[in-house]
Amino acid sequence: MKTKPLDPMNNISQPLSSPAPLTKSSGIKIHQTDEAIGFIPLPDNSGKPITVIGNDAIRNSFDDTCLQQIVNSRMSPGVTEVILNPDGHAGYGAPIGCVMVSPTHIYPGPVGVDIKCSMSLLQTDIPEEAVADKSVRRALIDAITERTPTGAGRGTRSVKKGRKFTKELGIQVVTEGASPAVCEALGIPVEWAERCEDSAHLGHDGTAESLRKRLDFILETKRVKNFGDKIGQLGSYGGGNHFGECEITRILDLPSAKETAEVFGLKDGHVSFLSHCGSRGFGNILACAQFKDLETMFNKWGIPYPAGDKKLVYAPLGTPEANAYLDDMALGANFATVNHLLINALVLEAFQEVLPGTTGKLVYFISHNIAREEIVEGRKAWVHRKGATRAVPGGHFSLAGTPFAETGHPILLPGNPRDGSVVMVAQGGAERTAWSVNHGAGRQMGRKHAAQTLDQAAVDAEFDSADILYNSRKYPIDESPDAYKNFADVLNSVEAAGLAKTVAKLEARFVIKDSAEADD
DNA sequence: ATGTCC
Repeated sequence: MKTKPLDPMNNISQPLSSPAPLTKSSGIKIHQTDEAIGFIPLPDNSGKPITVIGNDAIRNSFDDTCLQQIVNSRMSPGVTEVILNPDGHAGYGAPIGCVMVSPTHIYPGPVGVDIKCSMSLLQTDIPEEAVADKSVRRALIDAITERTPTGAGRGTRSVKKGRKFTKELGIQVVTEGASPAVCEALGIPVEWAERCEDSAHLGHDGTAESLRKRLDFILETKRVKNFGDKIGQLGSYGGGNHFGECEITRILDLPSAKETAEVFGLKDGHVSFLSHCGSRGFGNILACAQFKDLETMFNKWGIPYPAGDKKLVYAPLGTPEANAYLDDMALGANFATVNHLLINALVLEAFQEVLPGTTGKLVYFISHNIAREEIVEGRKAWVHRKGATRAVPGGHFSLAGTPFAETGHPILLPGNPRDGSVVMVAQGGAERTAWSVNHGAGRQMGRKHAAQTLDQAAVDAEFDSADILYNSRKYPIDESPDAYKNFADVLNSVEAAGLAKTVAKLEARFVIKDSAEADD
């Protein structure tokens, strides 16, 4: 296996920054070129510098591990471009909050272990007054958690309204994604499929047949044990930072925002519901097995890991290993897609139980942990977004034929319940970031550190005074707003860099999130 | 993130 040298033609000239570059203790320097755009030159100046999005506060938020990881990612074989987003922080091999572009190689690490972890937004026709009462919101929390549970290992509970999670349906789900047949079987409105960044993923050769063959292998070799149990997790959130959140949509009072919001299907002053989750146990098993497979191959072939880090294993495109990874990623991605759409269908049912007559439409479903084949600077390449969101503006050829051809697609960015979340739309400046933005606020504290330093009573009191309810007895302390970066700094960076602009703000009214403490 | 493990 040959590795491709870094392409010197990608060495675009960057203006030298006038202020002294920010130098971290690792010796990695971030040169500032604009208010919110900077770059890290390669150690040997042999290729396109790393693009860093962030204002002063954000640039200071990147820890040394994160910066070393972005340099390692950039220097890895076949990589032509990487971007560090303002929500970037240390992850598994590559930072969470980065984009990695390669025309020749596929990397499992810069996709992540939660294949196609994504955001989705459901817009209802319920006016905000209807959920002003705490008891209504409590009833909604109960109705939703009854249908879409949280927690590791948890699957969809009792209320399935005639849905049958058979093995045959499971096979269809992971090989077809949100096909009309799958939507029909699971009670998902078929028209929601066109509100997906990708409603279905095909195999490495562009067919569903290769996925069926790969799935046969996966089931026969028991790579995924208890497939039925995994399929039973469809329609569930899982744990960690995954959540469901009831919001009030606030469209910005600007003519352009209002026009875009209309196309997106947002309703000002009405209840919406934001969800964050991925491919659950199914995707996790496939992703983890890929790391093992590739590690074995690297050892067998005697190839060094990029930067000595086995979490940066890769496969050159066209090899059986790359094909296997692409197929596994597609299978996991199809699971995540149907999982999100089913969650939205179940959430809508829950609303209809508590507030009869409620209608709701999917605004969008978009991933932040996936590799997609796109055109970057005129060249076909795999764009790995790890904790990063595609950001394509109106008029771009890739949106032709979608409802968002003229406006650009919705970008769903979770901030935190206290400071809100946003719906954005891409701007032309996103061409500088391989059509990408961040995926949220980004952690600034590790979970342990957050648990040790943050005050549980203060966190709960803050939610109480803001009248934001949650499903558990205590808000998970390691998920509290202060465990994350300042969302205003993150958004200011995105807007100042010209990547995207805000269309609407989402104000949290209640949160559904796994809590080991208060799980029932 | 996770058929969850510090």
